[in-house]
Amino acid sequence: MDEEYLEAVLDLVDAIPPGRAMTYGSVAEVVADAFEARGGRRRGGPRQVGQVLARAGGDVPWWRVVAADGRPPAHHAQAALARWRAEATPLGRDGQRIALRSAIWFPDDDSG
DNA sequence: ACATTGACTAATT
DNA sequence: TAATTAGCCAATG
Repeated sequence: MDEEYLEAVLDLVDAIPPGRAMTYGSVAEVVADAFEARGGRRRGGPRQVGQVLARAGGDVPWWRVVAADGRPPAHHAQAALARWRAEATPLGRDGQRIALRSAIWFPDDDSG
């Protein structure tokens, strides 16, 4: 993984507003799309996004990136829950996963 | 080149 | 909602 890719992912994750979230797949798609638009080949995928966040440590709001079903990474479920509660992120009925219907965010989404 | 693994996703049952 | 299956991209040995 090049630094270009790392930076692209981290920049995007950094741009997610508090109380909102993106899925791994969405992040991967936006980043890959950007690389393609720049004339390069599409790079990365959902798992690569996970790898990047894992390496990034606490330097990014990783709790705003969740799986497609709204669950946090299993290893940091408790920490993620705490963050969500602190940011008033809309949660599902069981309070264990994000309510993507209302919390999902995309670049240029100014609603919020 | 092949197999394994990983903070994944979509379709099927 | 949960379990299975197949697909995906990149790193590692």
